[in-house]
Amino acid sequence: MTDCSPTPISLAKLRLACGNCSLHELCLPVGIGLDDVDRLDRIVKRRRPSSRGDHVFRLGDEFRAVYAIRAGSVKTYTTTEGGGEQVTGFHLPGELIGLDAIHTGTHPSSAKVLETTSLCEIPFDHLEELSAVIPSLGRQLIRIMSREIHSDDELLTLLGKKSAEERLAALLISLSNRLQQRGFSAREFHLSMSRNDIGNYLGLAVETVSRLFTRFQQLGLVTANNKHIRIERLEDLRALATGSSSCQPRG
Amino acid sequence: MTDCSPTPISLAKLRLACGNCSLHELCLPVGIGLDDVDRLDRIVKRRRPSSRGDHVFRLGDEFRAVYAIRAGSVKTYTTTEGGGEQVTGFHLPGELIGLDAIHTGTHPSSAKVLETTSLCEIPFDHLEELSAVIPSLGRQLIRIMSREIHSDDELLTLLGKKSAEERLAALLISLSNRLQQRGFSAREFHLSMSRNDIGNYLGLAVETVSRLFTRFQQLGLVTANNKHIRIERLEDLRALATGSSSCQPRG
DNA sequence: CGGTCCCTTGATATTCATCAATATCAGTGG
DNA sequence: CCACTGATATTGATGAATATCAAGGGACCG
Repeated sequence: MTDCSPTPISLAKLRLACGNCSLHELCLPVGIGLDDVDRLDRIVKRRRPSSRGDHVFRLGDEFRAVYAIRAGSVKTYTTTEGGGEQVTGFHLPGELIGLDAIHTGTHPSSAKVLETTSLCEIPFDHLEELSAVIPSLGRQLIRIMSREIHSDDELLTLLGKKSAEERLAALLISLSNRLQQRGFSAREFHLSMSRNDIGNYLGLAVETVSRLFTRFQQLGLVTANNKHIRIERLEDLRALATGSSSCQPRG
Repeated sequence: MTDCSPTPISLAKLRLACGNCSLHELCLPVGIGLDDVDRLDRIVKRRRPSSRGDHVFRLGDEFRAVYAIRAGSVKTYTTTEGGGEQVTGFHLPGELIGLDAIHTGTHPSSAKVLETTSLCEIPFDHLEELSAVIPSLGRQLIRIMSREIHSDDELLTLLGKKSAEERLAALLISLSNRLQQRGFSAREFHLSMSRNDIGNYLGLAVETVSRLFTRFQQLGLVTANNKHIRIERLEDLRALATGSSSCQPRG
């Protein structure tokens, strides 16, 4: 019941897992044929849920597979010379992690599970073979990587140009958007990462993050109960995130 | 002589351009066959040199091609709501730009030439077709994009965690490494970008960049004559860049 | 040679990090 | 169920790093 091999469950059921997966359109090419879905299905290993603190992979690990998140959340981070950590991303269902390892064959970052999380493991050699046979699969992979590059560039702007307030607002808006896109509430959600992780990711001290949450509450922008977040004034928060607001306590 | 169409020159000569290009191993899969090089050659459009200030593409432009830099340098940047600019990268010969546009079909950033620069234009639809026929080409593209994602993540660490000194040192070291890899001097080179661009890229004010150059000179780390840079103590600069030094004026 | 842009330098202001103390939370075992 | 423990969060006081403001000096271009 609790062994570590890919959960076998019912083969017939699994066989259609990708086709039925709610993340379907997030990770599959739009026009992919049914038998192609089946072929993809066969190379994907569904792993039993990981729990908070587990590593999906670690810096230095040999690159064998990319991972799709089915449920839960993951943080990726690198370790700097001094032993310091830099969080490079928070990843939600439907997202692919491990893409940065392709070019060297070794993971240049680590991935840690933030809450109970289900992952699909996609062995990369199989994915490459399959991409050669199903061109739209390769194209989709390239598209996903392109999006990744673009969103990293946006993050650069965030860290390079924005104030602490704008950064936190931007993170909350990003999470809100991504959750909504996946069918969750845009206004109310659970922050699976610690304040420390948030600060690290945004390039801020923990204390600053904490003060910001307090200030946002005073301004009536959000209600934050520990990890539970409720966005009260979504548009104002969005305005703050894009820098087009001066953050007044309601005009 | 100075029309805008792809320079025709000698067809026979061009036909082998990719094979002879000094950037060969940077943009071609290692094990690619001769006739495959030929096929790639045929889809690549060599454009006549662009001059400083020219745009390769602009934010909002329809995505048609990616561009390889043969000689010269390019900066990429996005424009924020407030009209502000965020420089997202400086690109040297052998690098590919425009990859962030693939997933939407519209360029989310602009690319501006920093000095007289030769570009190869690679129409993306042709590249996709060719990748379906030459699997190693598609794989190489994916590898290049993977590297891009990884280097963006490193930049995130730079902006999130490092001091002003460390940032500038890291930029100089990065340029030095990349130039050396391309056969140029690692210790002496021309900064084609303005102080403004550097500050923008590093998330610093121009004045700070200027002061840093002064300080680096006082410390004997570099000699900077306007745009001409000479690295005097490469290892010390590298140590500073990785944060493993306290920047003493020579111990 | 004049104009404009870019760079440098100095003085001051601001933001955010750091230090320190307390408070809260999530487990753990009694 | 409660007390205990370590991790995590909040809050306040202080300081350092860097932005901003202001002015002068070069470099490049017509």
